[in-house]
Amino acid sequence: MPLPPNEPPSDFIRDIVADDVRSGKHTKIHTRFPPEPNGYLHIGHTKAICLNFGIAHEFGGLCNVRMDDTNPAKEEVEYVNSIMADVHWLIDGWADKNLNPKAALDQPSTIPPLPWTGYAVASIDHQPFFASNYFEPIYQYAVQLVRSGKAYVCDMTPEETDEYRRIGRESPFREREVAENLDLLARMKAGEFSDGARTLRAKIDMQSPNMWLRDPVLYRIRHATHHHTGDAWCIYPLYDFAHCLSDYLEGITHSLCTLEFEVHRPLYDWILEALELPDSRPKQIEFARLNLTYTVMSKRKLKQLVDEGLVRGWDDPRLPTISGMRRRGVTASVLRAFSYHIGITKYPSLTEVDALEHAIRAEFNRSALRRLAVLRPLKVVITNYPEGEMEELDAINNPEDPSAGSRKIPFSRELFIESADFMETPPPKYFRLKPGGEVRLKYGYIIKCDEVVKNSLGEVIELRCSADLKSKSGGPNSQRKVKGTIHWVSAPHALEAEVRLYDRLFTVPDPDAEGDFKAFINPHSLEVLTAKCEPSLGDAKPELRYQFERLAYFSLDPDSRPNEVIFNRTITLRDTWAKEATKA
RNA sequence: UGCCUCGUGGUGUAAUGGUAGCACGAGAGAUUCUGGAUCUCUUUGCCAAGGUUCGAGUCCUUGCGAGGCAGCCA
Repeated sequence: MPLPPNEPPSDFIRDIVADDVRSGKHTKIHTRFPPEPNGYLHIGHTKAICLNFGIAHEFGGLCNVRMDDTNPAKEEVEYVNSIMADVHWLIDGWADKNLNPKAALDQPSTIPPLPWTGYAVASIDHQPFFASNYFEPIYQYAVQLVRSGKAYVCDMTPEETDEYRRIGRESPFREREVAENLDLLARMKAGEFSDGARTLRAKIDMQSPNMWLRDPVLYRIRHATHHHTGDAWCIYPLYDFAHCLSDYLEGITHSLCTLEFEVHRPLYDWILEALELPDSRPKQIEFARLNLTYTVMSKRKLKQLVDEGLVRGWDDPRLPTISGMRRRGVTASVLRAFSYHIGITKYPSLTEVDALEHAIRAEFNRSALRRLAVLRPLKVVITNYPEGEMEELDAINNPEDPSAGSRKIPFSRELFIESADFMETPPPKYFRLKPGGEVRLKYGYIIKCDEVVKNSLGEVIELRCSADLKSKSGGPNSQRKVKGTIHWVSAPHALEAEVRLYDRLFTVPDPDAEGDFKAFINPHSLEVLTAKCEPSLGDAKPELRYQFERLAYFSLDPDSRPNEVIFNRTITLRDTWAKEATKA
């Protein structure tokens, strides 16, 4: 895959931004990433993060992370912390210079380090902004709208409000006097009324073909404790009112959001216009959210999987959450490269997960250290190799990167090979080990299978082989060709490790399109094995990626302990033999 | 139903009125001490019909299809 781009990406949004710079409309570009802290970030958010921080980065501007926290019922501090950890992890070393440091003024950091990476995000420079920090100015703007006759307090029930908007009928409270509206709004704020008893509504146009212009609700009453403002407020602005004003207050120039907010844009513009704000106003631009095959992306569904125990938590490596993918071993640079390659459009597409998998393999092929490990061991005895003898063979750490050097791996009379690398009656074109057949042990000798040992059930439990002792890699006869080369581990030296093999969480490409997405959960999405590994894997580092040769890429799981190594399989190697075997 | 938006190979995208490219996937071959990687090559596309123009994927009209919105969620 194309390496991460030297040249910046190009898309319709960047075109607009570039035009605004060229025309002199803006001298400083300012974007924002505004998650609601009601769940963990997922790979769809990485698209938005890379877009917003990417633009700030390319145009020498800033990007604010802002918690869009106007609904106290759904939001929690845990989510604020996870979001910030994920954002930092994703942009660190790439666009972290564009993270707006002014947010430090908000309050001291309470964000804990990430246990699974040791990565701390406690710097005071790394505070998020909060929409809830603007509750006071937003309220003042509401008062201003009331004063100018552009908003009113409405006493209708939620059901009535819905019905009236649907049929385009005006509220009986629409023509309330300014003074009364002011009084009522103040009393709403003071807590005199119960939840839902009254709302503040914009006075726009009940006949508008755009529903969001039919006197939308600006404030609702909620006697609830807010994760950030506590009990300071009992009225909360809705998204439409809070978002455009938060953008304005932060000096955002380009407010990028997903397609479903398209119909809200006239309201976004109406509010800023109605307030006759003095400074330049932000522009909302919509783009299509990311959809990926074989997974689900909605926070609601992810939360359901977590809450119902169908996965092990928000950071389960099978989930498309940022924390899940990180735990699985996917790196931030892979996610950024992927975001770059999927592009930005207004077409609601469904991206094949192959594109993500390709991005992972492309990076890991370049960077991962090669190691030998056997997932499903079959014992092999080299009958002509002396008992008790051991030698160390040279093994290359990464053929794609000579600077990665080499290491020694022990060889002895008793080995393990992958059980799939032996077949008693193989199909055509199978060039691994078979009775009477030869194969090379990677970095070692060419061996020949002389005898197959079975148990009482007729299962193969051991192979007795003879080695061509002159055929050792680098030795006199090392040029001799055999069709197959397989990986192996010396039995007495093998390190046992738990390996967690992950597969797609769903069995269908578009679980969202089916009725009940949970009916399509892949029952084999997790398989746990005990692998036999070369000894050097005892020193595996959490920040490194490993290719178990001929198998897959792995990384250390945070559950690992000094003498208890656990590996997560991030992604298998491409396997064209599997395809071939399926054909037969 | 109303309103908004979007339709380029199987998938994701490029083109800014001037030769429809790229990537992923798929297929074939070469090479290989990883059936990986690498290198060749191949395949498949402008939703449809009109119009404007010397020239239309691009502009206009109509039709068709898809997605979004119609919470006191964001």
